[in-house]
Amino acid sequence: MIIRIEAESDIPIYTQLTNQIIEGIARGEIMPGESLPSVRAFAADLGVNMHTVNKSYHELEKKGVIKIIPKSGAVISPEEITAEKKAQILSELKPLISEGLVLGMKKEEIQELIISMMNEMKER
Amino acid sequence: MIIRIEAESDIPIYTQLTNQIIEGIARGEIMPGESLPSVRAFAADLGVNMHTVNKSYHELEKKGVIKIIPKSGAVISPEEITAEKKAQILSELKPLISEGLVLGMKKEEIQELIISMMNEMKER
DNA sequence: ATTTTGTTATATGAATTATAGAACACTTCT
DNA sequence: AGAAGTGTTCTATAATTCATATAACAAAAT
Repeated sequence: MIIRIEAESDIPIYTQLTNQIIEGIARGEIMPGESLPSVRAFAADLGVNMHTVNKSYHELEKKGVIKIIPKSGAVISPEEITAEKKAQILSELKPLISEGLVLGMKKEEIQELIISMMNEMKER
Repeated sequence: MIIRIEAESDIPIYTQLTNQIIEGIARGEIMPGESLPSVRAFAADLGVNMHTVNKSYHELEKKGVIKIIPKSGAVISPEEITAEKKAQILSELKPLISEGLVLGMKKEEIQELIISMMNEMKER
């Protein structure tokens, strides 16, 4: 899985990493049961600090995407989504969808963009 | 339009305000051509600082949702969306959609949630 | 004219982000 | 058993962001 970190971005590095790992899983590039690199190895690979990777891993665990086994490693193990998490995702989607609508995008256009986005992930 | 600011939230106040204004426009509670309250009046109303509201207004202008008329006011005036802004929104939607998929949500479920979200806005 | 408006400037404090180095205890590998 | 690798924890520092506060300014609105 190729990770691309942009230091100049206004998005924190640990968030960039979290997002790209999630997208890698969604794309099927990493499968449940597989392990992520150690925080040290990954940090060295990406050229960032160990703690930054560690923070990302804990964010992923909080999201229910990985399981951190103390002193051992981080394993991809998606939990079943809860109603609370579903509501959380929805609340974050809302302002983005609203923005599209306000700027004149049509419902159908938004739907199709999201559908094609999803198709590019799960397939292939 | 009712604005609800949560000081304890990890989302910055100016972002909460920006999002809720956009959602208010999407819901049709404020119409293009109408003005937003002055930064001072709104700040006093919300119990926050003037600069916080000002920051939100400039974010809204950058997004192309309102037009700030110097020394006068802020008018709702959505611009036609650009390809660049469309790509920006898509890039922000991506990690959220990915998270849903990874946690086991089905494509159809995500589609339907988004459709019903959009229907609750534009209608009514 | 007076008030109201957004703008600009300076300042402060708290929190966040990212880095760094070190030490610890447990796991894994040889 | 010993060595290496693991996440964890602690302390520290610097830069940036967020929110507030106060003040003054010039243009617009009343």
